[in-house]
Amino acid sequence: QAFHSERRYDRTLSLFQEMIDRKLRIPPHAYNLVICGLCNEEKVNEAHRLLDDMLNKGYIPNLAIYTALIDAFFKVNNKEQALVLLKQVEDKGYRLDKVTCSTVINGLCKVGEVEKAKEFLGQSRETGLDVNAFSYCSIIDGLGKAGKIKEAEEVFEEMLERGCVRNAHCFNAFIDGLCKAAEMDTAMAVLRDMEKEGCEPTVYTYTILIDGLFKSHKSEEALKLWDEMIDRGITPT
RNA sequence: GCCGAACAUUUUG
Repeated sequence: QAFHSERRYDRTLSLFQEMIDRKLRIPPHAYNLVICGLCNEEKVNEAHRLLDDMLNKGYIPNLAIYTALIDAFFKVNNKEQALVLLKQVEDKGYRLDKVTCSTVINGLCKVGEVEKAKEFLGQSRETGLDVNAFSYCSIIDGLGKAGKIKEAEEVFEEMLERGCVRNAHCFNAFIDGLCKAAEMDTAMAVLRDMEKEGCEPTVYTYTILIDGLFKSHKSEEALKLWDEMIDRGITPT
């Protein structure tokens, strides 16, 4: 547990191996920790095998484990397996929660299936699931990276209509889309909206904008923003 | 309640 909390997954794993070697009985929670560790190291297939082990022993994996695996499959670009697991989870009668929902949405966006992600968001909302800022943020980010600024803006506005508070992640994702589309004036305007809405810009916000300004050959403005950032006590990473 | 999810710069040297 301690190794896991410190993200020392290699140590978690070797202890786990030791338990197996000594033929100790492995409690479900040990599986949870090791599966998460393997997922974080992109050893998805090993993680998936351990999930099967659990099932064979009659243990019931919780939703968090399935979510970690779905996320990991998306991160190694294996959309098919991710969706197979999602279907299994649904078939087993688990009630999806907001974390699983946003994991699926983020995964779909990252593999370039933003439209499917939007569909999933719509379905989730209809089934009464909380769709939170995480989910919207992934979609805004995905649309922005695909150059679909207009659509990104629509989703960004939709958040307000649906009463979902827009945090810095959402603003940053939207501003990033604008910068990548070289719409620097709008991007700067959104920065000011952000402040008006009471949302504090972060290092990410400034990095995104400064990078965009330089790439649009607006060095003076970029340097001005840099100073503004420093004045606010925000340190570049 | 806990565990599981989102944004930038760089990324073989």
